Amino acid sequence: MSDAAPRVRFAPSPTGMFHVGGARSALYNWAVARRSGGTFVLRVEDTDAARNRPEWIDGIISALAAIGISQADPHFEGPYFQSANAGRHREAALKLHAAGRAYYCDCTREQLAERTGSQQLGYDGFCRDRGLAYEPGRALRFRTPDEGETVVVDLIRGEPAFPNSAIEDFVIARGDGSPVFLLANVVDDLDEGITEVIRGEEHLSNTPKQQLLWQALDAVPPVWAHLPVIVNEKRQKLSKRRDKVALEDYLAEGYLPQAMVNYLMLLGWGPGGDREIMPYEELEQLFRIEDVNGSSAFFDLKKLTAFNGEYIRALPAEDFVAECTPWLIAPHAPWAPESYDPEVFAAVAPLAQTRLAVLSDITANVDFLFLDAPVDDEASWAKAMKPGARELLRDASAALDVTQWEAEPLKAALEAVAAAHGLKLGKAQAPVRVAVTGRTVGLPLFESLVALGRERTLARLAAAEERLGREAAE
RNA sequence: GCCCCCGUUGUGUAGCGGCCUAGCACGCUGCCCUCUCAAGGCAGUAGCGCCGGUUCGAAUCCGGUCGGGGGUACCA
Repeated sequence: MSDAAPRVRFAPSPTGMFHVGGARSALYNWAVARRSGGTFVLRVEDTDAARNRPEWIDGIISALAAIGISQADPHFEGPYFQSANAGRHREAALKLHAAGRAYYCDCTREQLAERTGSQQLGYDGFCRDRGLAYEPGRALRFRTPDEGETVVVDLIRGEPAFPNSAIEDFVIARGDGSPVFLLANVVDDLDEGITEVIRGEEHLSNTPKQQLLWQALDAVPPVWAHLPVIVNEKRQKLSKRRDKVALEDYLAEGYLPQAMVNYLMLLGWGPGGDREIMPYEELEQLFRIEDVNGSSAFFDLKKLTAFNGEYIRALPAEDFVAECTPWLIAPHAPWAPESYDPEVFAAVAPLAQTRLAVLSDITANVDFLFLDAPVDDEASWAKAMKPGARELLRDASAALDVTQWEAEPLKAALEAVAAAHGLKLGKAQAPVRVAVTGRTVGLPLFESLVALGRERTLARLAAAEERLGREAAE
């Protein structure tokens, strides 16, 4: 198995978004392939032609590339398309029929329910020995053994044994002759020489059926590894409907791919050694599929975000600027394109770097520099503009106006004003901050003023003072 | 209903019969630093689901129990 170079595969079905669970699964497959000099094959299960769109394929490939799984890597093979292998699927179905391992069935759901008196029970084998020939509308069912059990070798779950009596004669080809997932998946794995199937736990109960198919097709089944499901706070499998699961959404919000990869690798597995933050290359070396946990893992956004903060802070200054740039220009930026000044941003970027959890937060930190007027946030205004603020602003304008326009002198000047008002700098800076930036929290104030410039600073101070005067008059 | 999987602090994990008075990380709380907020430093918080075995010794092995989850389609 894993001693000879393994061939693993990642087989998503195109849906228009890339599920984070799929991302983790791809990552684990990738790590197994690369660590042991094996091959990662990408197969797109595009059988459901009705709801397929070509651009979704590109979505899968670029999402994979984003998390470091690149087509250019020698360990990468594919993509293969399930739809292109339809002939082989059909061939396998016919072969199984010819060998007596499968039979046609014309039972309807209603007839079945009537016979078994239940909707719950599986197929009762009614058509097993009727020797029906194919006719449109007749499904092909696989004849499962009545006795014994099917044991599956699973790298992370041991050897679960499934009683054959509990495995119904399942459908392998529909009434129109088209093969069903269970069969197509097996035939593709077989044709692609897959030796290890690493996939989500939701497939565990399909496994005995698929293994039976491998054997019926005279092939030796792969080794399996069923990963724990990723769950939400209610401990249910992450679902597209309820939860935020699209990798693209996280990336678009400013989660760094490296942080995402690091976090995802840790969902169900730990490298030991009391460290968690480390580059993918190291994780890959430490990773062993056998060490993955069997229990479901909660997708903890807080921890992901903490990791992201770590990665942001670890960025070299110029990379940080580059990573932020998309949020500072159209279409994300809330200001006019001509208002943005990369040099001004570069000057304050280091101050912002320790303050971001996600890249998209950058806009709120620097918008005061590029907007014509500071954002108008009522809560901030109310909080900072307490009685006395107007006088303080007036004195601050005067004091600041005559000082040298650098952080230290500005600070000293405001400190003096604060003292005159019987306030500590911490209190006195609040109205100034809100007057100038619109917010109660933000980058260090005096460096912000320097970046904004004397003229605009004084104008905003005056504007705030005036507004206070107006409000007092009402 | 039936089949299968899982069970270490709130969360993710380390642990593979003694090194465990259970480690790390996130979270949370407090303190320090401090022009706000972060970052950083320090301290604290809380756990082996339960019951029985096996053993000189169990978080680690076995059985049971309870709890959680997944599957049970002519979907993938």
